Amino acid sequence: MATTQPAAVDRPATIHDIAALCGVAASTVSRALSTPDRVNVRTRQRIEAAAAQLHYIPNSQAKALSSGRTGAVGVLVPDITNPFYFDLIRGTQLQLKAAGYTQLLVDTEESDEVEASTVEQLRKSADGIIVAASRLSDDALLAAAAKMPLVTINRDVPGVPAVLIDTPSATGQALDHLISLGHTRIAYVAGPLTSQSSTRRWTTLSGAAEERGVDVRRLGPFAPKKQSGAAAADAAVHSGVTACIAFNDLIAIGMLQRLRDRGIRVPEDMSIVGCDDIFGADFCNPPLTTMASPIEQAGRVAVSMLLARLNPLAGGGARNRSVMPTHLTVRGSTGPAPLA
Amino acid sequence: MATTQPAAVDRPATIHDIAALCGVAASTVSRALSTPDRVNVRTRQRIEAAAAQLHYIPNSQAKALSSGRTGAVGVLVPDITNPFYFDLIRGTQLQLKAAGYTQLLVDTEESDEVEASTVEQLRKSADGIIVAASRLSDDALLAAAAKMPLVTINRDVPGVPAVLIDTPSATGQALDHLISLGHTRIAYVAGPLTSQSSTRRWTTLSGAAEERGVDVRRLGPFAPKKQSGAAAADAAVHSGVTACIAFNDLIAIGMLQRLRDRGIRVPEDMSIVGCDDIFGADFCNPPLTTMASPIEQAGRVAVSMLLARLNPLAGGGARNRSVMPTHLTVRGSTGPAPLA
DNA sequence: CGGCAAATGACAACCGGTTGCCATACTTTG
DNA sequence: CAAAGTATGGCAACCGGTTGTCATTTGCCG
Repeated sequence: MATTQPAAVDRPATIHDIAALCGVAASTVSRALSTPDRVNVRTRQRIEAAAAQLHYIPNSQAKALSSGRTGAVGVLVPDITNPFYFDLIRGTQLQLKAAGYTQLLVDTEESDEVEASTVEQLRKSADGIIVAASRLSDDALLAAAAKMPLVTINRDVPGVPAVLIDTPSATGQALDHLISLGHTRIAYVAGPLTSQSSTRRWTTLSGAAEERGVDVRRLGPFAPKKQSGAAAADAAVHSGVTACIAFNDLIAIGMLQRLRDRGIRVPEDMSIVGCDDIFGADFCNPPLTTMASPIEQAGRVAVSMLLARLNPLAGGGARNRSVMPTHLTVRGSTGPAPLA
Repeated sequence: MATTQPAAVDRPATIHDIAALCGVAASTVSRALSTPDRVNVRTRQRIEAAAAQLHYIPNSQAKALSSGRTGAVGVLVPDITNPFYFDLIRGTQLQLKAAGYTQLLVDTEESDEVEASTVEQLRKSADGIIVAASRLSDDALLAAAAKMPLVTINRDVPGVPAVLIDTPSATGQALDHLISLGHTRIAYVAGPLTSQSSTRRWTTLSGAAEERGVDVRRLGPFAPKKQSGAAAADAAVHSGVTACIAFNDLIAIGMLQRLRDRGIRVPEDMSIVGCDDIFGADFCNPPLTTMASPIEQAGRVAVSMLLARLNPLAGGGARNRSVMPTHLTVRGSTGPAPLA
């Protein structure tokens, strides 16, 4: 067997192979490929030709090890199977790919511990992190942001760059919508206690309710999953309200199902407002009135902010806070309050 | 300024730091951590204590570079925003994490070129690849599988390990279901031409239709997206069939919406069967009759098959083909054929 | 107590690039 | 034409681990 065959094995080519082929040093190859100006045009062309001929693909591990930059960005979401994150993930993926970065997607399973250990892990294997709906404490997030570039989505901590989706203001729109339909007894179906979004929405809502003189009570907390909707629906019915504003569309859709099972008509007997306008909100039965926002774009903006931090080239005008607009999309799940 | 401060910087600890702290060589630290038997118990304990004290976290890049194993597995899906892949991704993610691997998720945008270049890219940065619904040619897949461990999902190429979802047999069940409801003019709403699943389903379906003496025609191809449903619905209505078996639930749901808009009742005027039982299939209007399968489990099985190949420890009983069962879930979108 | 094998740990090369520093060669200028 | 400056490419250290090789220590045996 030709054990000492000099070349031609199927092993991926390295810069050393190129260097040997061109009769130059490996460092020259490295420069030709990453700092073209640092090398004579003719030499560079020879090297580029050789690289193409050998199907050279740089080894990202080696690159990362020596340069310190990994070319990867971690994206942490609490629950991959929550449709809300689909569009977000797609937004980050598209924008990252466009910038030549790789996305490391991690499902933190709604757990602050998993999230914390993932952040620590990623410190070595990613250049930056995007954390959606973090379950970490403010302090932990601040500490993490001090160690490496980090952008949050839907989590406002002073000193940490963030993309915020302005659901509180949309919550106000939702309340006004319900009031204009004659509802006076309204419930807010809360999400996880550790969710800042949920807290902020409730604050806005209770304040606005007081101003407008309507009764808004809080139910929950409920896990942000469709199956939580059953308990939420029962609680809403029991509390005697005629309309609900749910933490998110998953819960809202779960409520629709439960209400239907119990023979309670939507919107005749009970109006439901969701949040996020996820996949499915437009074709459930009845279609869900919900607070919509450009989620994919939120992902893109988060990536832009992170990359601006990673490559602080031109003008230092890197924003560190971006608020995405939100609006109420009215569909069939809200209607006039029952006369009762 | 204490520029030459000997230690205590916030830089992550390396095995050299541990070695210095314990007064041993770096190689000993490496062995203590990865080959515990190779080192004296007492030495090992000292090293472990030091590692814990310094919060040592191994640098995965360096590890990958020197050992050749990256500890990562690439997962390629054609479209992240297709709910079908949510459960699949969750299955792979869970199983990979359990085995200590990292998941590199890539959206190949339904493009064979993106898919091919990603596979090439991943050759260096992942230990193996899982490709869902590949758009590559058989030859390309075979070549890729020869270069690195690879498992396909929903793509059957001889010589390439695969997890298959047995939708063809479910398609037969769907056909029988429709026949038993009195339908005799049925359409198959096809997916992309490059989708093997679609092709295989159509083959099964047309064969079964002939046996049973019913008329099944093929419509399409259609992109596997909800918005394709409109065109599909129009085509179905125009073709005069009374029932449709759609390539997937996205198209089916899109058809439901379009039919509703056009005032065509489901299932009174037209029955619709979907495929995959994705998120939303149970709460659309009407709820969709569809072919369901354990998708998350398919992801887990794919990971298991891949890992068995990566770590060929005990008995070489690594299967290279696994077929997931599928069954028809009947909901409200199918009903008796109209009398017409 | 000598001799031999097993256990242990140090040394150094290596994975595949990057980058600071230096020597050479070429160009420009006085 | 010499001095000075610039373009170019090589050398070697380094990133943080892994692993083969080998010297030394330890322990067991006769």
